[in-house]
Amino acid sequence: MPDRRPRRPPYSIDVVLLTAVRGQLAVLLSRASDGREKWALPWDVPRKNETMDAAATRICKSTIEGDPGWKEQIGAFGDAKRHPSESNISVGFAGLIPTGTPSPVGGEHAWFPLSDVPALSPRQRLILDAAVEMVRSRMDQSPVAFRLLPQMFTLTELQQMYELLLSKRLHKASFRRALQGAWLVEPTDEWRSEGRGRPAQLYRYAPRKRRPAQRGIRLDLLSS
Amino acid sequence: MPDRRPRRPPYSIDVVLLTAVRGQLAVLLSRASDGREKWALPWDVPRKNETMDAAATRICKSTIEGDPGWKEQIGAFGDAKRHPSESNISVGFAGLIPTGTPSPVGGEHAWFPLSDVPALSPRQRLILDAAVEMVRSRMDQSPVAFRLLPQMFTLTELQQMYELLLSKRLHKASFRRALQGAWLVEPTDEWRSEGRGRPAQLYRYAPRKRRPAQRGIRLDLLSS
DNA sequence: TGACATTAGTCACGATTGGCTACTAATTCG
DNA sequence: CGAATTAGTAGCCAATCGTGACTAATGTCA
Repeated sequence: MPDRRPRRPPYSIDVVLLTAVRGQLAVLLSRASDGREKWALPWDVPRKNETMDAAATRICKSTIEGDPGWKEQIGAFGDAKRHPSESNISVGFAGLIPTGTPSPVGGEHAWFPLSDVPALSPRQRLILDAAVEMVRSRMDQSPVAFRLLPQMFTLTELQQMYELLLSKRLHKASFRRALQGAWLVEPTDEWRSEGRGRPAQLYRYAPRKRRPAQRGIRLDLLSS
Repeated sequence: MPDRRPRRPPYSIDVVLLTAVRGQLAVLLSRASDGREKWALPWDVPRKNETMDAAATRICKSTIEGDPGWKEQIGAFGDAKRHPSESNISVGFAGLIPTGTPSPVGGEHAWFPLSDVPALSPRQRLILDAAVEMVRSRMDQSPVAFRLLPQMFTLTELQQMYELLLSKRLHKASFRRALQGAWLVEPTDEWRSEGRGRPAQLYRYAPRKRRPAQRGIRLDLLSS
């Protein structure tokens, strides 16, 4: 974790790493070395001449093996004052980690289901909420669900991921028909037998060119 | 415009105000007091204890009459180094100004159509592009089109605003049917006669409660 | 004053989409 | 072998959506 510099740093980079654990979204927290809170989002101050993206990547790497398959800036947060660093503002990043990625070793980092996150500093709490909100709302424009799955997955797993993100049950046949029409996945020649029942074919995310959807606008999903 | 402080400021707030002018999106630029570029996005350094939102609002007010009907943070930008301030990072905001709002007086501020924006500092150019991209991509989740129109508008004007944002022609009957189903507007008892042709009824944006769309997912608008 | 141009607004047909039930397929368990 | 279980598909029917053609109300101009 970062060394506390004598001068107040200009800003911090805070990273929200998300994955799916047992049918819930979970966030990676690091044990805080000091301060009232015992756990915190991984964060650091950018180094000299380091871009924000690079700093976010570095922070990811320090907590978990391998890069997140997807990473995006959430925004700058400065209105809730308290933060582990004493910086005025923090720039939040969200990253997605595929299920099945080896868990962080040692007790320094751990996954917490979103329903059971310990108290964070007010600003980090805002960042976490914004990250989850962003991931959920960007689902149909970014391949978010695919980035929460390993490279190969069954269609049932994919559907369950969508159901998790949407908090809504989907119908199997409809889901697969839509998937077919969208040319997003391609079958591999591998199958997985998961205990009882017929084995499932494994697919990989392989979006193909397609004519850019003719359909009109959906005016029905304006939130308020 | 901001006073140049002796110490390098921690960050700047840069505002992208957009409106529609003659069938094009246009951005408000301020004449730069110094530096190579002649025009720049309105920006300033936040004051002591001023939230980012408040600073953005203050900057808006300094350039144009009345608040933007909609304002949202775009993110933090720090990777393109050059910026009018010497700050490490800039936090971008996008705001929408209804058509028909009185133009800024004097030569200090002016609207530039997006197709004809003068050279900006690299970082401000990124902020502008991100703002436009954000407005265009958030259209179906935020009432963006309505915030670019005055409080009362005809359905043809609304459709043209959608066409402008989508860069795509829409069919009148389909558009109105979708609008009907979404319970987004309500008719007023005023009409407007625009030269020749039948007068059009004026509507106002008045979203109503509705059951949260049962439909499944659109897997067909993943961008790539 | 009446024909015409112009813009607003609606209707209804046909094609497509999407939800759903019911089916078949392939495996494990006993 | 048969029951249970999970994967995957077929096809019906209702809802949605693109579209062209229609009616309505105004201004223009001979």
